Amino acid sequence: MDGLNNMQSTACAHVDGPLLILAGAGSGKTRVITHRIAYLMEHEGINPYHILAITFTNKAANEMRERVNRIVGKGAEQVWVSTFHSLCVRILMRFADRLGYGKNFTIYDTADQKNAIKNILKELQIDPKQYPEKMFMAEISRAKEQYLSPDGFERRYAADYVKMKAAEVYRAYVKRLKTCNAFDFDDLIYKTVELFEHYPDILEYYQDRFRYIMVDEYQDTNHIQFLLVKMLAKKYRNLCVVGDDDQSIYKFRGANITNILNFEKEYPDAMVVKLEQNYRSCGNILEAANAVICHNAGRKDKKLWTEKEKGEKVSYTLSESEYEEAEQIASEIAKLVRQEAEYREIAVLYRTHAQSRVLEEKLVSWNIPYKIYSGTNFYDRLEIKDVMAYMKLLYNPEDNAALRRIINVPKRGIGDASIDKIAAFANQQEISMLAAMRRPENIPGLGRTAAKISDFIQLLDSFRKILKEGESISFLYDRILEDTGYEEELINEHSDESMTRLENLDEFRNRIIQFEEERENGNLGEFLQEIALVSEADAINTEDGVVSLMTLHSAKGLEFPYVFICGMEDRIFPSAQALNSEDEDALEEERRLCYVGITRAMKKLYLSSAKCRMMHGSHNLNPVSRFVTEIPPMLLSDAGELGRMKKRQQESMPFATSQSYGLKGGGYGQNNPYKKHASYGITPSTKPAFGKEFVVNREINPEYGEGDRVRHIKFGDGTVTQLVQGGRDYEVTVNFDRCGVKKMFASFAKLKKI
DNA sequence: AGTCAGCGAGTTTTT
DNA sequence: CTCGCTGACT
Repeated sequence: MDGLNNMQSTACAHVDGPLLILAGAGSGKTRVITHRIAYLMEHEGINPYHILAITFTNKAANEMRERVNRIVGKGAEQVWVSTFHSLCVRILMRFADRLGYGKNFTIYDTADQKNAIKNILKELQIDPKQYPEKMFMAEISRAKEQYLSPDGFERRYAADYVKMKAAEVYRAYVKRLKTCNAFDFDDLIYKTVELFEHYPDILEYYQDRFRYIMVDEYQDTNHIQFLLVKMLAKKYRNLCVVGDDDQSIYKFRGANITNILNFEKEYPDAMVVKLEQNYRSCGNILEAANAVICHNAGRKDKKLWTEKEKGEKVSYTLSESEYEEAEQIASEIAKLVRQEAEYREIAVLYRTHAQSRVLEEKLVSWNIPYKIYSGTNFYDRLEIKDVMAYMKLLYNPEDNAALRRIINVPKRGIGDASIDKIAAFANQQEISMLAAMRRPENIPGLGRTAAKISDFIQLLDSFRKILKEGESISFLYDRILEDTGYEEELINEHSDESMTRLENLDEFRNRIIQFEEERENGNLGEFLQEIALVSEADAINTEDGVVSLMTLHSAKGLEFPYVFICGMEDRIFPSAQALNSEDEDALEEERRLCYVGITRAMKKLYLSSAKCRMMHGSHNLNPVSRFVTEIPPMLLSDAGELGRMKKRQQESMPFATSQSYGLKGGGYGQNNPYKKHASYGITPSTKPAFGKEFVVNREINPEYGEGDRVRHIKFGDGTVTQLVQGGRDYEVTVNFDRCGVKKMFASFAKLKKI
């Protein structure tokens, strides 16, 4: 097969029976899947109609779709490429009635879920202080992931008081969603499995349809997804799963790594193909990745290799603070762009979003264009959700969450008290709130609000009329913005915030129009369902000519020539909770995350730590990440730094201390007041008085000047040719006897006058 | 209804 | 520190 290596071809050519492809990072996984689809069609004459490829994210699905289209040619559009959730939505849109739901169901996002739970807690008189909503949300989600109904849940945890409370809430929650004709994200899969279980004919229909099934990122599947796949594949057993146990980083949201580890137990006749040749990273980067990941126990045995050259060593930098770290990263980026790179080839990765702030600050001051991929979605914005709620309510009048959201937005004098009355009445009559509001005179105690409710109903009916007349979604959207007074309210506000909101609404309008253009006969339902299932992460693109900033998690599946991973400190990465956790695997999951991060880099990898970092308002001294020390020193570019680090690690103490901090080049670690709590779990919360010293230290001029002879730990001796004050630091240019001219920052270069 | 002080909490995230 | 939520007050 052209352009594929041996293992890749083997995987593609396996047609019948279960197949497990263990695809290491950068081993051409998507390539194999798409080529296999082509092979099935072209060599085996399999009807593309019978092929299903499942991914996790829309981004992955779109990418695969595109590549299938490109490689396969004729019939490609018939291959079903989809995420788990959109596959289930499509099935449910067809058969939801069998489960007693309307086909015009709504999809509840996490915020809707939370509100539903909140209301339930109120009704069941459960104190959210004692039992927070979050806890119930997690329990319910976990139950659904395990395919446990409220009954099943109750049976399993009968002895546990808190779980029984959860069961009670779970039961009420399920009932509530049903009356709202809504599915939450977990339901989409849960209910599909339920549908298949209760209606073998429907299952068989889909089994016959999907005779060849491929699942990408199989290590991220949870139990119910496993069940779904198992059911679908049961008849023909042509199941091909692709994944990498080393890249399983979503345990915290239910991913079950044993799905992939035990695939061969589930399917004893499975063929296993390992893809170990990496086409992405240079040798040194790959070796660093291997060195880190091999500290994990219980992995599938494999080791990535490459034919690429070793490339540069992995750069490691230890800074005094997160500011200095960010400064150093910014200056390095500036240097890279000056020399060889484009902004879009560069990514800065971190463990938590909170770390992005300082980076942002420094990038701004260096005038470096960047984009932060924050976790918040475009469609999560208040104003978007408001308008969407109108649309959702029109589509599904039983959607009480949508109704509650907009019943008084903009203000129309229907307050919380009235809403509670409506809800109580609707509950009691077992009708939707909207239905109850059609006869407000029947609802006790409403008084003058009844008239306002009627006005509101009239407004909604005018929208319904628009919809009935077959007007476009964008037309409806405009009417909603105008007739409700929503837009006017924002315009009159004249604040920065309201301007941003208006801009967002405009952007939303663009997206509606885009949908209309792409899907000529797309209706409101399809639009809403599509919106419910997309996220901003799908929009990560490296075309924009800017540096990308994102968490290590969001970087999965991406690659960049230049990758910076910052905050390489114990208690940051690996996170404090992973270090404290009883669960051994918590640390291993962090290590997998590190592996994912490292393997994003193609040409050059930069790791950095800060000795001291502000966390939750206090200074924290954290040891250098164990992951850094797991990388053999010979792969790292700053051997001197590493030597000191290793030594300190052996002494098992954090790096800097308040007293010795930076006063002289190498004197960290003496008189360490934290020595006695060097073990985990104790974070020094009393801050050492070192903010000042930091500033003082940074203002001290270098001991050398232009023309002086200096010695560098790695480059040897040289002559200072230039010394320029730049911002907080000096940029020093040295002509080294052995390796020529280097430009560096005085505080990092650690030059000694000789 | 709207604002503001005071309190508490504070990974990772898709769908 | 900083955000978000609650609750009290206007």
